Amino acid sequence: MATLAEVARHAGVSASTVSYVLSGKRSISEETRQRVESSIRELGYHPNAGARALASSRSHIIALMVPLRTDMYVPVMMEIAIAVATTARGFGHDVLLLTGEEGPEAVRRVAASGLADAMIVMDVELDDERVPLLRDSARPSVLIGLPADPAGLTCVDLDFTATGALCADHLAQFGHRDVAVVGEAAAVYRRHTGFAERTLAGLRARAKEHGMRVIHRPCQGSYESTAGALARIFEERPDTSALVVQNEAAVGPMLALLRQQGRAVPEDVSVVAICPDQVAVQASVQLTSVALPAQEMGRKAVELVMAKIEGGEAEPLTLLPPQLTVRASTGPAPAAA
Amino acid sequence: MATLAEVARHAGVSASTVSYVLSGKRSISEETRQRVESSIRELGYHPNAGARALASSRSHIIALMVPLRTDMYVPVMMEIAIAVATTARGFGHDVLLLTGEEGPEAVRRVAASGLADAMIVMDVELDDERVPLLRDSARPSVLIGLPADPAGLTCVDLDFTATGALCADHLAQFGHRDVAVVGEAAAVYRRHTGFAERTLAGLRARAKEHGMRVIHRPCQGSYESTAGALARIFEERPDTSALVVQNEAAVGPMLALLRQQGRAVPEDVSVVAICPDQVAVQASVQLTSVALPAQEMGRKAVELVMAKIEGGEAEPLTLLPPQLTVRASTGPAPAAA
DNA sequence: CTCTTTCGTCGAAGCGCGTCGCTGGGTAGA
DNA sequence: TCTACCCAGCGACGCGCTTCGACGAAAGAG
Repeated sequence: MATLAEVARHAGVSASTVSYVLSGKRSISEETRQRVESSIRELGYHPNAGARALASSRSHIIALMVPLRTDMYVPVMMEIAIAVATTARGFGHDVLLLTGEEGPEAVRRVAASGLADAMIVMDVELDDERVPLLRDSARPSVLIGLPADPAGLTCVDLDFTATGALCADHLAQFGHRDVAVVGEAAAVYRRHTGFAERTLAGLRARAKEHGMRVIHRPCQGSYESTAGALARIFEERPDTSALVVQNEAAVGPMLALLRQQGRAVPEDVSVVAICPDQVAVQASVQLTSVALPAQEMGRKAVELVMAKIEGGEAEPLTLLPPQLTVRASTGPAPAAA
Repeated sequence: MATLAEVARHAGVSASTVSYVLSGKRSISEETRQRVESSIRELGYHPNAGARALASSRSHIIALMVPLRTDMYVPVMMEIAIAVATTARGFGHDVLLLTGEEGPEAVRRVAASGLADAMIVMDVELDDERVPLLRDSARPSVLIGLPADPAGLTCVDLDFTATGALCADHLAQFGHRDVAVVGEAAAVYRRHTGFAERTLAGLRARAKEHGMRVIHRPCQGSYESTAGALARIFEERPDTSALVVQNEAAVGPMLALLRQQGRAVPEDVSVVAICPDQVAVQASVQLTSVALPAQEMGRKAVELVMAKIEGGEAEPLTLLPPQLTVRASTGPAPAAA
């Protein structure tokens, strides 16, 4: 492996000059810059990460903490993770993958060892153990998701309250009066993950304004549990004419069940999904949906964390506005029986 | 941040002694070890990652390269990635997340900068650009997947040939004569990703021995494309009594379509899936399936890579034996029409 | 009782890079 | 012509850790 010193010798300059060529922190004559750069290419030089980290106390690494559980929709996680990695590379940084398993200890370890310059934490719960640590840590961090008390933190999330409201608006427009929400697994609510509750709150508030009734049933996402949730919904509210699904795994089973029960979509029942576009368009009926802007969340999180690394202040709360795409699964409410 | 030197002063020993306590590379009296360890705890000392990497030329980081594309089943990737991260932590290592986007350049960069001690590469294609680089690199690497020429490499994969054969055996046992494979997206075959072709080959060879006929249709995984694949299958071979599905996304749509067409599973058509257990049990019919041992692959890859880091030699080719779990989707072939 | 080992510890020399302060030569202003 | 200044480049130091050789003390061998 070539070193800085070897490049310097090869180019006939001192080591510090090569360093300044690389960092651009002092002016260098065009001529020597050229010479140094061609030496770098010729020797295939790559700066040693450890040495650079030691000398500059910057590792150019961002830690990304993903949840270990898999009861949430994984592709969204993955999409965010990939967007984070890609964006970070654009800033000259790499991404360290931490699983939730280590929990708060990982936060301490990474912060204290200088392994990473900053952290991005996904799947934040309303009352998350890691939050106080992050708040007190000297290292910058960005949360994807919203804890109960976001004071002193930087958070990025989809505006789920607005998402709920948007669904309500769309359905009200079509004259629906009885709406049912097929939600995430009960465990998600029990953990008080913020997004599920906020969606529901936004939907309920706006539905009230529109004079719509709302009921809500959690759902594991399996065929069985989806069948159960649907059965209970139509039992309790036979006039239900619209479903809002916030559970990607339940989408397929639900459509299959409705078809089986002879309920046509959207003639008898309208369906709005909160899910990635890919799921919406691959379903048996093209679904009207509000997308989870996974890529944008990942990208935004990195931009914020980079701003904080550079010493700038970052907007404490970034709520991405939801966008509803109308497809084939929503239409006018059927005339009341 | 406390440093080694501060710990040493606090414990009344030299820095090197503290270092040896940490690494265990020289004998230390029980008494001083105690003293040093309590100083470490008291000061909340964590070794500086950069300094350690520089001095020892070992970063304690393993790079994991995941594919950028999302036309493969993502949860499996994620499960492997998480297994890798978890296992690596058990070895005192962290995981750096690289996306396929950078391609071969990432391999060079990581190897030359000493950012990582080793690499694990997922989603290897039969003729992969990264393979020659890895083969020539001084740093250890392990592939998950099997390239055309695995000479000089260390590879881990499910034994897909045996998987295909296992499916054939199972179906032959039930007297099926006409088998159809619903495969991955055509793009997967075009890229010559090894696993899809090997499954097919294993299935075909064993089917021949059993006197079964096999046809194969690729499938994007959407409802539409699944419908198309099924239609063509039953058009060409109306007597098809068994389906082998190697495409997780197609499982749901396929079962829905069969139901719609009045083909009962398993009375009219038997179905064997090659997919994670979770998908198999969450489907509307509990599927007989061969699981992708994602966790085991991730774990094994780390174990191999660690052995190579420690200087040992690693088994060049680890093929994990497939396991078929019989559930409710396979049964005797219907009497021929 | 001396000579060699072994054990536990120390000091110092780096690992490869970033950064500070300095210098020599050129330019501009007076 | 002299001072004032800026530009390019250099040398030295230090970041925090690992590791090697050395050394004193205790223990065993002759």
